[in-house]
Amino acid sequence: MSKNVRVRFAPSPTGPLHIGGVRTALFNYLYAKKNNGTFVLRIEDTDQNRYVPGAETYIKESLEWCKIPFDEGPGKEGKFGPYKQSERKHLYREYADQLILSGDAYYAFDSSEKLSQLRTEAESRKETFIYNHTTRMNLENSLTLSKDEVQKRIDNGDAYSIRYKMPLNETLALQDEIRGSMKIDTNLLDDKVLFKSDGMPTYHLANIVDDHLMEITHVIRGEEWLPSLALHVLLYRSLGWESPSFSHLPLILKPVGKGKLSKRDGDKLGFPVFPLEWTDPKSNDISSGYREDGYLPEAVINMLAFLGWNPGTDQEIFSLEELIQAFDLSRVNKAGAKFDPEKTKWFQQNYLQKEDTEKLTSQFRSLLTNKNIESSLNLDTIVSMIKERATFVNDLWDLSSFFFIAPATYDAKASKKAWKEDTPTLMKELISVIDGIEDFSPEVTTNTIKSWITSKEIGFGKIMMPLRLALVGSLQGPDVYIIAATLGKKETINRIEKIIETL
RNA sequence: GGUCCGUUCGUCUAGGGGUUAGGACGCCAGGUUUUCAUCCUGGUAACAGGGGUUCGAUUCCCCUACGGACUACCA
Repeated sequence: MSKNVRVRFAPSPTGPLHIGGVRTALFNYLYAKKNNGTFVLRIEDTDQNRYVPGAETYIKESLEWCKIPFDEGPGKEGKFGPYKQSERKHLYREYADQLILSGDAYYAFDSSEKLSQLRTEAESRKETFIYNHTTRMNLENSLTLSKDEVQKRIDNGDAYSIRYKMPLNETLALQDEIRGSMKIDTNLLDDKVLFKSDGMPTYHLANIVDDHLMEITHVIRGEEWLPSLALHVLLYRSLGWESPSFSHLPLILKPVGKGKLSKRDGDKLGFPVFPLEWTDPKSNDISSGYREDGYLPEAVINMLAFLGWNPGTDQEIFSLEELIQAFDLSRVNKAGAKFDPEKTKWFQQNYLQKEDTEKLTSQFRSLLTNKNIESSLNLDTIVSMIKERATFVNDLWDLSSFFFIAPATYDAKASKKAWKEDTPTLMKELISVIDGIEDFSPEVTTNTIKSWITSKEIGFGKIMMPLRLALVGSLQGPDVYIIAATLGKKETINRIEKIIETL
């Protein structure tokens, strides 16, 4: 019987979830949904020193905003809970003990100070200190100390950690769904700490124990974990458990320069690296987020999906449902991907264009309220007029502010181009033409002005450009007749009179 | 330094022993819009280098270079 697919996203609550983390969560989600599986969120908070208040809530809110909800996790308890490692603390010790009993692990009494001193010394000799078969017999641990001495120290309350005893002379053939197989020589690996002297397990132990207990079938995580794969596989073997399948996702790199995308890059280069805005509880520094910058979650998800994965077709715009259908681990790339803020905007623009005009209008309405703008103008008309020019909801204001606030100044370059010596005379004539229009609808207004210009036998530009300048303040924006009709006869005339006065 | 992973247009990528090496973003040009943006059409631009294997290599193998990750009682 084939097991149900169960995957997990296991972030550490040490700060805001970075966009690379969101992508890892997304790929886990897509894989789970594609295979009718379960997507688990597990909070890996075994390091009390690095715990940041608010980070866990941030993680959950981020997944929610992205519309990739977890099926089981903190607050959504299933039969494998609890889902926070700090609440599972009592579970880990017995497995560490089991490994000691089987000889796969040992007690180590060396202090952190002693070890860091050994490291510094080795470094000064241009060597690297490794706690493994080359050094362990010279250190203070249950391999070198007598049984009685070990027991005495433990009873005495001496601080100790538990280390994995890396086997000797083995070449491990490791399997990765994305990268294929690789060979690792165990002699080069170190005796990693499994259980810390503070009574908490390290990531390595807790991760393996929880993945096993939670019946995780597929581990999909970032490439930074690849070097730990050998240890993890060995741990499954030593504990007598079946190991899940592993997939290591390529890293997300900086858009310019070298290295992986970091928290700082966002502020430096002017784009968010976080899904939601984050205020650092200690420094109060604010990091921008995609949500607050006006991005739609669908756009962010679509963009993220294409960082390291592609469907093998020319289609680039994918709904979440389409992503689920198309997703396949075998089409995930091996090489790291540079993050491209421009392409992200392109996705955003695509998704904004798909939004209902109605929905945008209501968002636009609250945007106006925030700006204390009251208007009797038809907002539906305005939004449908400017929608196609917008990338963000906030653009709607920049694209339409002239409807609500008459231009106070006129763009210098545009004025030079549009405003000539005979323009004031023509504009005065235009006022009387406009004043004579009974039905100030877009159609009638357009036709009346057009035929007037034709009858005068002058270029359209001589009228249209100054008129646009009068109404908008620059040579931009939608159809000038429709702008005039939307503003109404009175306001249109007012604005023409004003520009004659000003220029 | 050591270990591991990687390398196709500027960027994301498709492809894969014989292709005019395809698409998208960006950029440039033209068209539409009597403005601007959108939109449409076109253009620019890539197999890191060197050795093999082969009739033939960008594709397979090796080396080099470059990039990255890891190298904590952090995850």
